[in-house]
Amino acid sequence: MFDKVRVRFAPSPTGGLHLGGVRTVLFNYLYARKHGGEFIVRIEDTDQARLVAGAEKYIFDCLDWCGLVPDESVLHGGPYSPYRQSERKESYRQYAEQLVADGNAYYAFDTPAEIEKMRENLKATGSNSLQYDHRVRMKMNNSLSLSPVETAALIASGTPYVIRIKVDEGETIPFTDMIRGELEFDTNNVDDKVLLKADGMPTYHLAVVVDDYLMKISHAFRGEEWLPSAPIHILLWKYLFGLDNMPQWAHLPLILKPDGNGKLSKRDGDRLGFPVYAMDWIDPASNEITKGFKEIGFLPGAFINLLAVLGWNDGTEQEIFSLEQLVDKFSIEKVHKGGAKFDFEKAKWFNHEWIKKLDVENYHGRVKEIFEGKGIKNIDDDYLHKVMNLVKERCSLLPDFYMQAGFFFEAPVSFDEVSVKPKWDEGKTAYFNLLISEFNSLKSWDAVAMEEVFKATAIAKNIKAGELQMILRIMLVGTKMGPAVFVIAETIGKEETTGRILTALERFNGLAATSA
RNA sequence: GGCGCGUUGGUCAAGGGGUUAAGACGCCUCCCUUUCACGGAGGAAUCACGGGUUCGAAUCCCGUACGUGCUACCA
Repeated sequence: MFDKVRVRFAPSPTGGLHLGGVRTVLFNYLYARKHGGEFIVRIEDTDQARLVAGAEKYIFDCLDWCGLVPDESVLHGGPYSPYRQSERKESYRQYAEQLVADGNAYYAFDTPAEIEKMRENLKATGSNSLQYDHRVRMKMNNSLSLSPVETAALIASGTPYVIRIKVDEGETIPFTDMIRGELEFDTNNVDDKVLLKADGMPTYHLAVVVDDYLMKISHAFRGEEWLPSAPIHILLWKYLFGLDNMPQWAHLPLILKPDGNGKLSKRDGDRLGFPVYAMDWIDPASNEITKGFKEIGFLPGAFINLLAVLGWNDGTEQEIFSLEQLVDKFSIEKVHKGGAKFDFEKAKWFNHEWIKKLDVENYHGRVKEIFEGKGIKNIDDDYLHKVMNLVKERCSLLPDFYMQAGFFFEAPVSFDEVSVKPKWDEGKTAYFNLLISEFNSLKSWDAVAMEEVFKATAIAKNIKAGELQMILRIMLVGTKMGPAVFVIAETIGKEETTGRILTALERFNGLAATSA
């Protein structure tokens, strides 16, 4: 009944795009690509009160960064425009009215206060259900309890009303979820949800069904939090367009807080010290920044990768997947049913693997920006490139490059004197002075030649080479870290090397005096 | 409270009647390196509980517990 696979992601631009959201897009995208179908992004902006300026653009920026480019959207165009629900407002009313005409929905005039009162009454009777449903609807103010004349008069007088779906009692609604299998719901527990709000906007329930139908969506993937309202959607499909035209459903598991207690939320990021949004989100009202994976130093491939395997795996031991591989291997049936706690340590491991795996060319620019941000100017691209290759295997996050390679650009300002002190004496001073002159007379400035001279000089002075190597490292780097010492020396050059040794020598000579 | 969904090491997970119950992250030990990392070799740690069904249950069934979601004119 569907000529092709068409899936949609339908974000609400209320600010930020969290991990769960990105994973939903990802799975939508993967399914579409895998089956040669289309990926549509439609904006759900029917809740005017919660819309935030800039949030829509932000969502597309995130998708762009992740490489999940839609085939159709507000930005990319397409045959089913508009892709913004607020701009489709009028078409929803027509379907709502049709539902009323067919006896599957009704006008309801109850004020919020009246509904509140109904709930109070229900509570007083000890009822388990506080819902507006078949149990109470005949006692309320609606076109079912009122006569047609009264109803018409109310509408004519401009009384605000909503349209509610009429859910019959005692029915069982079965449906198949691609992840969970056969499910059924009892309509006795389903309430008469509002379909069209008093302001004429549809609620999500009406809007998804209508839009999915109009946009010929074949597969609908969304978070598990929507499972309880699935019966409403199925009823709507049955009443409006026929179950044969209904897309196949898949309800994705939730991403949970690492320490238990619920869905991962925006606030958990600050609390636990890691981002929960794809990219930095700046609230336009408060200017408050919520950190993003991009800005904290993640590579998009790693970000997508870690999200994909949170709740899904292909049954093999493979953990590192490129987007292309994911498209190839993804299968919705292998998605887990249970929610997964997010583990930031593992997330960093993925990024680490991606940094190692990718050629530095892929993130050279971002690292350069980080160095510039630290005040290092006039960076030579080839030099940075070389240095990045030297240290990439020890970086998990992009800013780690500064910590791991800053000394290639700036001489150390402090030295690990605690490590040097026990080893320091007059003999060392003599050795390093000799070493400088040996280095100066070196014909070729390369690591191998340097190491030879270094060792020969050590033998000449009768000092253990290993001990000296550690000291030389601290002289050049400041601490006990980094790649092979002679490679560092070769990279920073002869002038810089001898200069740093000289500087350190002055410092360490004082060390010997105080220790004596 | 009602209803839904779920539950394999601390975390992500494979496994769907017979397995020594994979693998990864993290943690620990050792090797490599007189640095940090990478890499390599090991280690500790798991089928929520109780009943069934069965020769045999992590796997199937029931119950309980726990977790989680929904219960708005929010999505």
